[in-house]
Amino acid sequence: MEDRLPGRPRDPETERRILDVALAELARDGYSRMTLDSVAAAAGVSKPTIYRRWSSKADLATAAIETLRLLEPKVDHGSTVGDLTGTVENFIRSLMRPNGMSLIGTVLAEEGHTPELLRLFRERLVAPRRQTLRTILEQAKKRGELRPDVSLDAAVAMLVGAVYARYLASSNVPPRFARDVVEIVWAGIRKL
Amino acid sequence: MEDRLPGRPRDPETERRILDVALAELARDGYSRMTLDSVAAAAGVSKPTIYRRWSSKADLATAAIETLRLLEPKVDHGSTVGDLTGTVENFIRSLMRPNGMSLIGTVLAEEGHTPELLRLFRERLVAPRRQTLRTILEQAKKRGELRPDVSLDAAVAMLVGAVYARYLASSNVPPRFARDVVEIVWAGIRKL
DNA sequence: TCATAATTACGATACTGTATCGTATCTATA
DNA sequence: TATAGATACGATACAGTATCGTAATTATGA
Repeated sequence: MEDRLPGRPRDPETERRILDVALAELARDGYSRMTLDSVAAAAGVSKPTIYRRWSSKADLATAAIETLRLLEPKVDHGSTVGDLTGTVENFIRSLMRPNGMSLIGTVLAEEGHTPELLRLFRERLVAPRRQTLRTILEQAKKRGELRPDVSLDAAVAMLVGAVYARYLASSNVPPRFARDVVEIVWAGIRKL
Repeated sequence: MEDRLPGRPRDPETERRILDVALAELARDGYSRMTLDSVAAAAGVSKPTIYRRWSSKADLATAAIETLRLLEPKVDHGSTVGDLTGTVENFIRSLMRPNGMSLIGTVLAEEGHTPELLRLFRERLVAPRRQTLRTILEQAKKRGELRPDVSLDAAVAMLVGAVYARYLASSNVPPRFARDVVEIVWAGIRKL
């Protein structure tokens, strides 16, 4: 039952390599500086090899973003504060990886020209991270640890956003930052 | 005491127009998509007129960012919570202006190639806004309204950053968002 | 006083060199 | 023998410069 198509088959490794390189260059240089010549060279293929798989530069870039998954160690410290702190610390680590913030910058900058990038970035990275935090908070709420009227949406945005804002202020987020943030949020939402 | 140089003087309007157009295109298209041909056309000048004033595209872009000043209505509601809420609401309004977030994106995306953009952006926009919030909090602290051990740095980052994070999640920040955020922060930092 | 020279800004245009997207054409391989 | 892949190419866009004629202003000399 070999339903093998005629002709030379594609190397399945090639696709992965191209996508990996494309994502790295997208993060390092931004969308418009990323060139297909450079992606091809770094992946060890030629441009037509890329174009046979993706129809355009934008198509390749979105495919590269699509490969992103939030893949972080599961956090479970047994306490709400511990889980929140661990999650924010994971987040800080991922942002501090080389060009972690530049990738966010480029999808934001391209919102007007290639909105698909931002859409996929939200779907693959932003939403899962928010969900992680939200789940922690919802379970705490179920256990009656929280004031019933607080906005979990705002709390999640604060936990994540504080890191963005801190980076935008100086690119160097101090080690105790996660704890400081969670300390304030927790004091702000917990039942007295 | 006219130390006017001989020759035709530069039209002071021209410089303004070029910078205004450059800033708009920078926000709309990002740094690498912004072209001097297009800036020249939109400003009604020729390219040499631009190059007579700035030595390069990067020079023009940084000059355009340099013109940015945080120029927001002075907030004074007579209460710490009111002042914080008003400041965050101002911030939301300025981010929601067309391409407000794209400009942030482009300076972040260009950090690796044109770091001057991010440096100036921090100096002219980020730092003043943080200072506004910090001053509000420091005065509250002086009046004994705050717990003495809270990190004002974290509190400021949360107030500003929540808006970034919320935008990154959906581009639509709900109207009551500022109040929700301030409510949690305030409950988290105030003296009980 | 006033015509004119000197000087600088400016618009228009063309040009150079380079970068880059996407493709046409050829070769290698299953 | 159909398809993968590589080389080379066309087309285009853009940064930055050079040139030419003109406008605006100051300096100068009769």
